[in-house]
Amino acid sequence: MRRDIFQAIADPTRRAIIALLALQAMTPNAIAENFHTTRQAVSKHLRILTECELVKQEQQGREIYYSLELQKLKEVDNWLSQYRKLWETRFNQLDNVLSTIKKQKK
Amino acid sequence: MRRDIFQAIADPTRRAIIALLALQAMTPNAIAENFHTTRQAVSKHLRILTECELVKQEQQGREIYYSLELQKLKEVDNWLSQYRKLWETRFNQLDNVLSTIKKQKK
DNA sequence: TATATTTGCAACCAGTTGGTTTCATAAGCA
DNA sequence: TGCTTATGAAACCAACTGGTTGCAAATATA
Repeated sequence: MRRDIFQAIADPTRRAIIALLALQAMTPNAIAENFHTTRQAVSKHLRILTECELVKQEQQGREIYYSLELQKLKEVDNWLSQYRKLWETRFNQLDNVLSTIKKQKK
Repeated sequence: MRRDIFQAIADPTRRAIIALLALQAMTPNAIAENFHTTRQAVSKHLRILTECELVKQEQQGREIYYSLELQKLKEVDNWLSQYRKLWETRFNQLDNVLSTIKKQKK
């Protein structure tokens, strides 16, 4: 099963869960109260987030507190960083690249 | 049809296409040569990338050059930035948050 | 003009996704 | 010891995804 962080953050509900957990650790029930879906659906999202290690569990009696593994988000940041350099320097130079190709063809 | 940038970058093939286009503008045929899929499959990916404005087309005769809209990647960067602050400062303080909750329950 | 090339689009298909309902398990509580 | 609560897992389902093949349109080339 393909389970990487990019797929995990692709879903808007999961991004919302991430936003909630960034504030504080929460139980599945507490999280579900913030959405218009069933608790079970949230549970499935939490499973996906856990599988790619974006979230970790901490059992406490019969409750399970989920918290965000912020470090994991760095993976996205690392991927982005290769392009960040480009958009900081190149910005509108892509048109130049295209022009160059056009000239080469002539 | 849901078509946002997070969904666009979720697919590994599309991320690879993005990486290629970051180097230079390319035609669908040229892009497809780098993958083990048909040109049509690449064409569908390009359609998705175009729809969420991560990529732009430039017709040139019967060829179409696709190039990367780097600025669009900033949207991911913006989303990340709210968490970047946290992982820079909080790092391992999530355990503290959890401890606090535990104490409150007692 | 006839032919080849480049491309997008439609139709189809198997696998995945996100949701639901139902159920089992384990922990707290009367 | 029952009853309630919190949770995960399984079965099912409609919609979406990523892939394919086949085709039509437009441009280049002989």
